[in-house]
Amino acid sequence: MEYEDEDWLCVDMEEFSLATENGSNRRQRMGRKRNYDDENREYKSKNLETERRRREKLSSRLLMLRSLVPIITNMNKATIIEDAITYIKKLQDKVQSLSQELHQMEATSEEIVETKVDEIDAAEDMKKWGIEPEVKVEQIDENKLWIKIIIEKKRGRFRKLIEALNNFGIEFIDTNLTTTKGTFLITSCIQGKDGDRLAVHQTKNLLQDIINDI
Amino acid sequence: MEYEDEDWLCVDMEEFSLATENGSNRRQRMGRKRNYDDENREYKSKNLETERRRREKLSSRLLMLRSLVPIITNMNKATIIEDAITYIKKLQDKVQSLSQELHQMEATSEEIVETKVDEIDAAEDMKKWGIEPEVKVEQIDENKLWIKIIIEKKRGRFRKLIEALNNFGIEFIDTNLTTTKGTFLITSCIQGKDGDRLAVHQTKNLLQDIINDI
DNA sequence: CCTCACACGTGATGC
DNA sequence: TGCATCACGTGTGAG
Repeated sequence: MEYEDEDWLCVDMEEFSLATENGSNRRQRMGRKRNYDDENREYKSKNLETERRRREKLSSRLLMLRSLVPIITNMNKATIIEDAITYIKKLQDKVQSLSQELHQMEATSEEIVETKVDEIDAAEDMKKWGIEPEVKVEQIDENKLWIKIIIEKKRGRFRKLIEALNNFGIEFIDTNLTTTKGTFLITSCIQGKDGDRLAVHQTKNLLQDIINDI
Repeated sequence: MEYEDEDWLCVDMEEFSLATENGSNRRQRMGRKRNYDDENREYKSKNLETERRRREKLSSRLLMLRSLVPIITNMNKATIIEDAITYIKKLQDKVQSLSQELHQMEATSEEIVETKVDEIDAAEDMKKWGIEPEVKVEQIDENKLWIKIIIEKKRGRFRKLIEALNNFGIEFIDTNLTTTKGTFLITSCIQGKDGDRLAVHQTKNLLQDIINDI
């Protein structure tokens, strides 16, 4: 493409020098050189319409482009593209920073419940300390249950537990989470979101199912 | 604008018929018609250079635009802009979905530490139960400190605390978080990420500064 | 009056 | 060969 341009420029220069040498009759020269017959007195130029469409198309694209770019410094064809360029750069930056922020957020979100403990060590730690997984559910009053969960520490496991119970319409109250020795120790009150009563053994089964899944 | 086009066409046709009448010397005619002096046999057109720059500028902008767009279907001027348009749309979509995802993430992330407690009640709860804010820091060994923090429960406050300390190169170990009676009770060990030693009173000041900010 | 930006028609060129 | 694209020079209107 570039060399094509170069060729173009060269051709042009050549033509230009020719023109300057030949003075005012260069056009005739060019015209006579080929293309249309000398005797034809009607108008010529075969690709007039085609070229017109091309220009029209290009202009419309340019307008579409302009309509997409929020900040516009000028109506110039060149500045339209320029603004588009800066806008694209801005968008790219934004995408990058956003995704970065999101990853960072994911990381910290998981750090909260894990505090950066290597999860490979977790199982070993549990063994070493002789800690067994445990799920306990007791009734507090007619609406609330008290639960105690000891599980192996895994990435995001606490968050997943909360989310899963949320999906079953159960919310946590006065939650206590301790992370130590490769485990999560969770104690909390829970209750149904809409005041639903929670059955003890059903809740326990639900908890165990969830824990097995996460 | 359109009528300008029309005018152009008219003028052009007029010129054209003239040209056809005069045959090969139409260009001279046009030249003579006005604009540049009749006797000047050198080339005319004052804004030739200017126009050339304009074109050059536009082309360069177009190339710059093209270099920014990753997917290119064609080298065409029109398709360059077209690709840029689709790319911009794609970027905009991506930004939107990303920010949306991020907000959603923030929401769930805050649910974790809050378990959906209304924060307006938090301050009242603290008062009612006579609980005072507290920050305590003690040395465990040469690398680790033990901290205890009691603060009013606020949306995302625990996450912000973790993040802030992370920024100061401090990480949490064996963290315990209890949410009850409108407060967060946080107890945890902390240590410097690179094995840096942490001074007790400096850490305490840092903690208090952070808590005041969040 | 002059500068700037534009649309136009046109020859040349690649496929 | 025709078809599509291009750069070019130019006239013209707006500021």
